[in-house]
Amino acid sequence: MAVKKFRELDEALVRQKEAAFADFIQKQGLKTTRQRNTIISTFFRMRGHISVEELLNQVKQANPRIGYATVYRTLHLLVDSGLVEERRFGDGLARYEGHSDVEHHDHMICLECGEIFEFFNPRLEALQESLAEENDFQIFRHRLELYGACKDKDACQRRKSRTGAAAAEE
Amino acid sequence: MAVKKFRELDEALVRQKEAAFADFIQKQGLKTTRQRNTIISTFFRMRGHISVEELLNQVKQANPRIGYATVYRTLHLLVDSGLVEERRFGDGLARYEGHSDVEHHDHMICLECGEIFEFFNPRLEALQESLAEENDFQIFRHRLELYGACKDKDACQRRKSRTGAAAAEE
DNA sequence: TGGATTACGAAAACTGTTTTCAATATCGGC
DNA sequence: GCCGATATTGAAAACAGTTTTCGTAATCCA
Ligand SMILES: [Mn+2]
Ligand SMILES: [Mn+2]
Ligand SMILES: [Zn+2]
Ligand SMILES: [Zn+2]
Repeated sequence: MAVKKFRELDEALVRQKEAAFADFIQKQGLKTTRQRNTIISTFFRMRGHISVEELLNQVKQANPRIGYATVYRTLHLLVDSGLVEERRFGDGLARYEGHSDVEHHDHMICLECGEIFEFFNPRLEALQESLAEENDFQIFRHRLELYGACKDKDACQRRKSRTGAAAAEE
Repeated sequence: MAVKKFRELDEALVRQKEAAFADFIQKQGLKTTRQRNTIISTFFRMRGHISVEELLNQVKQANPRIGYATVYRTLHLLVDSGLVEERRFGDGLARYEGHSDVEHHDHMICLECGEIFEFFNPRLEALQESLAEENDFQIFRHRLELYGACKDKDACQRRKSRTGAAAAEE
């Protein structure tokens, strides 16, 4: 199957990432703090494409005193460390995901229910590469997003009336 | 050639678009105004992927009293009319382009010099479609952006030192 | 454990965009 | 052409998401 909605939560993998982040912090001469630990542990245990607000809400359950600034700052560190990627699907807010198994993947976004599907196709990747080469362009990274309607759930494909999530994202 | 940097400016085409916009305005029961006319005439005569600020600067040369609000509002109308598309290349600002000859196209963005190249590849489009179909996903629209270095100009591929445009976009 | 250094959190600042509101322009009907 | 209901304008305020500031507090190495 090319698409899967969410990767499963692997506790060992989470620990491995926490360790990798600790490593990064040390190598950068930064300090280990209670707040950062709380934030990254929380983050790596959440699934999906997580907004700052979503993360903060979750973080506050462990430590209500942690504020936006620290969450933003820690997310930047996570991105810098290479453990997390920032995404923007056009609804105005940054979303973050710790890419686990799949190094790179692209997204299908259902405009009706808001669901996000991930996929990866080598031919698609290769084709981009060859197109770039044709034009002497060297790709560092790319983003491919398919917006539309998934067939899942409550018949997203039937209500194309621009209501719900579709209207919300404008 | 699959890539071209800018389409040429065709005066007849510009007039045609102005007329199409006038049509849209009338059909929506809106009013023709001096400001809107100035803005769209200016816009359609500019090339590239135009930011609001760029457009306003140009517009002010024709009428310095026109402000941001009207430019924003008019751009929304242009998008609603279908004559213009909004783009976001990750530098935080919306850019607009009146797609002329090529109905749909994708972009390569040079992170060194900031240049934007347009391309269209039927195989790429078809592959996306077939991938979507495989997963019962119905594509309404998509965006594909290749970020990297172009071989043009002053050796963009040589300075990968994360300076210049590359550093600016973070 | 002292103390230079880094991090925190609340609030202010910022950026790009949208909305408000009082003043002005448009346009169909007279 | 003029009226007047309705739409539009522009300056400024509001907004949303994010970043920065700054005084206080935590970290961690010598
Ligand atoms: Mn993803
Ligand atoms: Mn374009
Ligand atoms: Zn890809
Ligand atoms: Zn395409």
